[in-house]
Amino acid sequence: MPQNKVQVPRISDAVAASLERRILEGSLKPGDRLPPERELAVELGVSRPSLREAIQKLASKGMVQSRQGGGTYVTDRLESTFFDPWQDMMGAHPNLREDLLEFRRMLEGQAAEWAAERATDADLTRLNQAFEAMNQAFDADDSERRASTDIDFHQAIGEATHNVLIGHLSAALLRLMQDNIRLNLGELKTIPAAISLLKSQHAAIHTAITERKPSAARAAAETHIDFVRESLAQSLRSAARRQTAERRLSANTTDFSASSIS
Amino acid sequence: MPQNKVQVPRISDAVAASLERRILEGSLKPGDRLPPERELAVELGVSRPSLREAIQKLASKGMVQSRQGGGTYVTDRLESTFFDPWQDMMGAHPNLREDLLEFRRMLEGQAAEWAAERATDADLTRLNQAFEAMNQAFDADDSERRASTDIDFHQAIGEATHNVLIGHLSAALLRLMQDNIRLNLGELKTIPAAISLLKSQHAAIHTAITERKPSAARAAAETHIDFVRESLAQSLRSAARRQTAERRLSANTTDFSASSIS
DNA sequence: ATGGGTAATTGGTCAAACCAATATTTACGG
DNA sequence: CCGTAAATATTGGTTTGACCAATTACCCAT
Repeated sequence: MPQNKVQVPRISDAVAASLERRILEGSLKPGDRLPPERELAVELGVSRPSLREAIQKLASKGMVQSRQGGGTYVTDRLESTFFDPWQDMMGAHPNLREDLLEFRRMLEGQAAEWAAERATDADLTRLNQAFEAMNQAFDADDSERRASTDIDFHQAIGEATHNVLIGHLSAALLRLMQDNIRLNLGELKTIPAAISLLKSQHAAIHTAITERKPSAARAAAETHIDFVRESLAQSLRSAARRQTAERRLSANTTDFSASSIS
Repeated sequence: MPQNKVQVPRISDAVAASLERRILEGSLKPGDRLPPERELAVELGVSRPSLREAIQKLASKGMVQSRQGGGTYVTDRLESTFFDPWQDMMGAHPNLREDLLEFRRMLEGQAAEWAAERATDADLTRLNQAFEAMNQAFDADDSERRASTDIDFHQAIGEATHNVLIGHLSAALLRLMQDNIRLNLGELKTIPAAISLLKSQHAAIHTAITERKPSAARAAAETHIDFVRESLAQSLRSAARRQTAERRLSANTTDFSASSIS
């Protein structure tokens, strides 16, 4: 009964691996919608049933989600498996934010350094696009777009390191931090001075990577995080003062600690 | 773009759940052969593609195995079905292992450096305990204890950094790597020379942290990871050679037919 | 009996079509 | 002019039927 023979390669496995690789490498980001099955089948040169079997495999792994009539989307389970518990924890223990920023300082610095060393021309093109989009979003007064393009920019850097852990972690941590900020501060104060400073910092990172100067890139990234850390601490202090004042006005204990997302 | 609506039940999910239940309940024991797809399809009242999608789901979970012309069998090692998406991803994409090691080199280096700077006396006490326990486990020939005490030691370092992200992440990544090694290589070659080298490397990290020499601690940690990376690559190469030799004996014409993917 | 060759079995893949839920566009009415 | 509802297009879900390829089972000649 035992079957020692070579396993015949299944086409659905090859397709699943191909899609999985695209997701891991970041060309299919979490939240992205896959092309329609009929198109994707043609593009990959396989029949629709085979494509569907591959998609079902990925769906059973929780990497994609399909809705009839809607489309098939890449889930963010990859990041959430690592950091879903963290979101709750961040709400309960705000001092975690400092740990996160310290960690990000190391991560983003290393990412910028490696990106400057290893980025291919394609990587630089993507980085340029993300950089331009982010600058436009920063000029406009759309905090939603600002946040998402910021993530895209840092993720583009992460992908240029050619290390999937860096790419996913840096994007996940940035997203985690942004969500946490939105949760706890509502809207971060966007004073024009900070905006322009952020823009110049991003530009410094961008040029250092483009000109392939690893140590300069690392320094620029670390400076950027240091600034974020400092200005965030400042905002928190003022927010705390405001809350204290409000508390003094009305003996009203508004305490919300359990904030479970996803 | 958000999908708040109720998910439509997919028939392939229902079929997969049905088969999974039969397997877990024991009416389909490990090693059993499923009925032919055509029969099973009519028995379950679904079409063959739907049945196949369900089977692919189970196959991707490692619960069944199919051979063209042979049949579909319930896999006999149910206990090895891990639910960690990163785990089977590492199996599918071995180059992830290199990414992981590169990432760990940065992480462990930074952890050792910060630990040397910040460890309190209590931290050092815990670190000493973990260090002693690990040494005992390495002297004994208990690979199980060796792995767990190794995790404990690195986690003690992580905790001494007073950054929860570092602590949890370094332990999680080490565990992930150990599981992956166990899964792919069975038992890692434990040549005595490697054992004593590992012991001395651990001792170097331990002393550097105890004596509060941050840069020495970082260097020792990085040396340690470099050694692990090199010896792991060596083991993988020899394993690959062994597999090649086996393949050569059975003179199988390896056939690559899936070409138009990606 | 045994060996080899043939036929039946069975998973793998593809094609075309239709259904159902969703998304998008259009048209209508306020 | 805007908002809402109907109509249309898009897209995943499912079925049928067919053919291919690997495996297994069978049968016959030696």
